Amino acid sequence: MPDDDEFNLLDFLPYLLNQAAEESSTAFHKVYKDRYGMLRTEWRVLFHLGMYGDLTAKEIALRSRTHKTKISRAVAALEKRRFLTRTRDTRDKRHEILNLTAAGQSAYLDLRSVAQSYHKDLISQFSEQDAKRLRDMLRRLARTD
Amino acid sequence: MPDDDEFNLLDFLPYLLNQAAEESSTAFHKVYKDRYGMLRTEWRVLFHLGMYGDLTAKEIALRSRTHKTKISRAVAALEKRRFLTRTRDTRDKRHEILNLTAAGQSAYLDLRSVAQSYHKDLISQFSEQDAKRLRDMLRRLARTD
DNA sequence: GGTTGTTAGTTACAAAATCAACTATTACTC
DNA sequence: GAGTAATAGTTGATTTTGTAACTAACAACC
Repeated sequence: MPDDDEFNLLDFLPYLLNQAAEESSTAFHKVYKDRYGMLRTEWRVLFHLGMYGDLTAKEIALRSRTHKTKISRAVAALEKRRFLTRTRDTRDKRHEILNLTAAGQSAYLDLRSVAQSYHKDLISQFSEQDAKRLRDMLRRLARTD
Repeated sequence: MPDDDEFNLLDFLPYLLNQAAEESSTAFHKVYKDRYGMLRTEWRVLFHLGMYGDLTAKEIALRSRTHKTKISRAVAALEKRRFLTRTRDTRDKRHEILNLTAAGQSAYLDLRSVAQSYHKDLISQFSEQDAKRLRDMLRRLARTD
């Protein structure tokens, strides 16, 4: 937005980010929905467990900046599909440690490779340097550093 | 994602974009919700009308890449709050031309200035050149060129 | 050791988004 | 000009999300 008076919606960063996010997510969304009947929070939980190993719901909520009720429902759905199991922590019975089952692990690996190929497709339109710049700027905006 | 085997969720572009979008939208969301009781699609409709003048619902749906039912409900809500009026096109009675009322115009101007200031805050953490690069890359990803 | 506070997670109810079917109007085609 | 297709927009049923209140377990304090 170079000029004060000339506001352009298409330059407004939150709008632009939302449009880009939506556009870039659609294709992947279709895959995990069609292939595994998953919702957005469900694949996120799956990926967090697949990437970082066994975690509690709380830890996933923190890492993904997602509200605990969303996580709670996603965990219930994944459990129902036998993609994960819960184990109560004997030391502190409030905590449930979540583990991917073999089926969950295999869904994760499958979707991870899909994600990787979508990512490559998206990023290939930029130079390596620009891709790095983009990633760094988005991380700052997402405050996930 | 430099290495094939080392997938990192925090580098996955659609995820990163979603996180950045959510993070950067929260504060503005609160403003239009608290001040005018608007939803996301409602401010988008308001902004499209404010920026581009009188449009039909269809045109807004196209420009904002939003489903027509969402637009339909947003228009109904804005009409109820007397932020816009509809005029049936006499040439083609299927079209309704939407116009902001004075109240709608004033809400638009108010929110626009809020948006501008949020935008400036967000963008100020980057150099002018990086900001331009970011905008251009996001536009390409959003395919809004 | 009982009261108070905090934390992990769930549930219930209301609000919102999605999807498909619908009406009304115009365009196309024979 | 009758029949079919296409377009603008709405509505209703279902799913998903958001908000707040809830249970259960633990911690801290006196």
